[in-house]
Amino acid sequence: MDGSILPIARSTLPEAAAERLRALIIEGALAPGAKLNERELSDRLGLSRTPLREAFRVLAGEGLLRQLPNRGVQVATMTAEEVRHAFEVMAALEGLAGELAAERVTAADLADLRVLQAEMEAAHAARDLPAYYRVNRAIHDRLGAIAANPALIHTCRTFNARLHALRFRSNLKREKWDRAVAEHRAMLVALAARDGTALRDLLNRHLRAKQRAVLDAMANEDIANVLGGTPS
Amino acid sequence: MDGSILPIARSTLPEAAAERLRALIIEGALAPGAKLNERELSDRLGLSRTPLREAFRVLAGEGLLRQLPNRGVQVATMTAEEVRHAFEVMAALEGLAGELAAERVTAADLADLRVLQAEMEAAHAARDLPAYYRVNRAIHDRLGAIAANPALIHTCRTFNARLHALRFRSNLKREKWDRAVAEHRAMLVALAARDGTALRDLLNRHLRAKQRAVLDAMANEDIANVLGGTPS
DNA sequence: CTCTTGCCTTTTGTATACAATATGCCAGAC
DNA sequence: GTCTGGCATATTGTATACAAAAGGCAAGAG
Repeated sequence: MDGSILPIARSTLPEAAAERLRALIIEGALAPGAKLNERELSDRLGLSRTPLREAFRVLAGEGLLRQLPNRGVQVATMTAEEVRHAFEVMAALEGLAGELAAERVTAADLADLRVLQAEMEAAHAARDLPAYYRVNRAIHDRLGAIAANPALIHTCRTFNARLHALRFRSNLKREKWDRAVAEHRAMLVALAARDGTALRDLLNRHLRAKQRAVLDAMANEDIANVLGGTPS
Repeated sequence: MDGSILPIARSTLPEAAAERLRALIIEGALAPGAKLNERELSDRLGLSRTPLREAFRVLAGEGLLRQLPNRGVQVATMTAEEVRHAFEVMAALEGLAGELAAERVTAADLADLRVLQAEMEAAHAARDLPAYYRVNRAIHDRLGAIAANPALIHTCRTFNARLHALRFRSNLKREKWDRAVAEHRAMLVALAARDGTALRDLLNRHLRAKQRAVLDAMANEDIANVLGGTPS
């Protein structure tokens, strides 16, 4: 038998629909607060309402949609309070990821992370924000992979999706950006030293800083439009 | 207007079915690994397959069911590894709960917790394990309530449900029980002192101890039957 | 006797039809 | 002019019907 033979990826319509809608929500094509019409959406996706409704349940479970009985579903909105709460949890989870990663990290992992760190510094120097966010995400993903805890990774991913759906990444103050890059540098040092506690604390503070940045942005109404704020 | 007027709880069949099945799984009436027949279950629950399938999606999202394309759903099983991972996350989350609770705890909260602690000591002294677990859960729930972070509470609850579905609570070694009660006592002291860091560390260690107890029980095959182990 | 292969049954996946609820509009009363 | 009530429409909730896939069994080949 050939070991390379693995089960072909069979996907059902609800899964495919959920994946598609998830992407649309995260990238902002479906804005927070938007109401989704079952019939219209099922027509556009080329499936019937039944599998679409199952996809709705999946995404509601992930916090990306909100289902109102007899009144349909809408893309979830988050208040500043909810964002604060989500970041508190994310900080604890990423802290745990750092702790676990410090126990398991290999020389190869460190080498890879140093490459990513260099890319981050380059993106920072070039003031290339999209590249920075891409590398930043790659680094955090890699840390999760090193931590090797699927439950942790899944939970992190879910919270991240909800936050990314807010699209708050539009702007980043120079000073905060500098600090974030410096924090990443310190994290790499702690990881190389296998100092789990230090890494956890660094990640905690790193996420709390991101939390403050996002909340400030929200307070400045840079993204007030996505908060589902219905002016009274 | 009367401030006490709040929207009446209207529940749809998928929600009701999910709630019912969740309870059945957690209390063990539906054993891990059990295959659920849609037609039979929908008949027994008195609804059609459509809302039942939506309930399945909800519970699969919570990790209580596993859906196999074209092969139906089964009550989720957890390997020892998965249990270990779940407890690692729970430890971080409960640690966060402690940290947040220390910032917000009031004198009234402390008084209530001291009552619960006394009940716990009584259950411990009487060797009343069910009562102990009940009070233990009440204390942790109360801590979550004080922490006042719905996202945290929800995530904790979901992980707890998955773990409780394993029904590993059957036995508890005397020594570990004694230690757990002592840990709770220490936690109350840290909380009264508003020492968030100490409380976080205590909860972390408390959960890690529970993790070891459960993993030991699993290794001793006390609950091997629920692990979905199909003897080869 | 064992393994394969094809058919039949069962079960799941999807679409559609029907029921119930909500939404919007218009007429009428005050 | 504003508010209320009721009807028409649109949309969601549920059940059922149909399609497709999986599982089991028996017949036949080796």
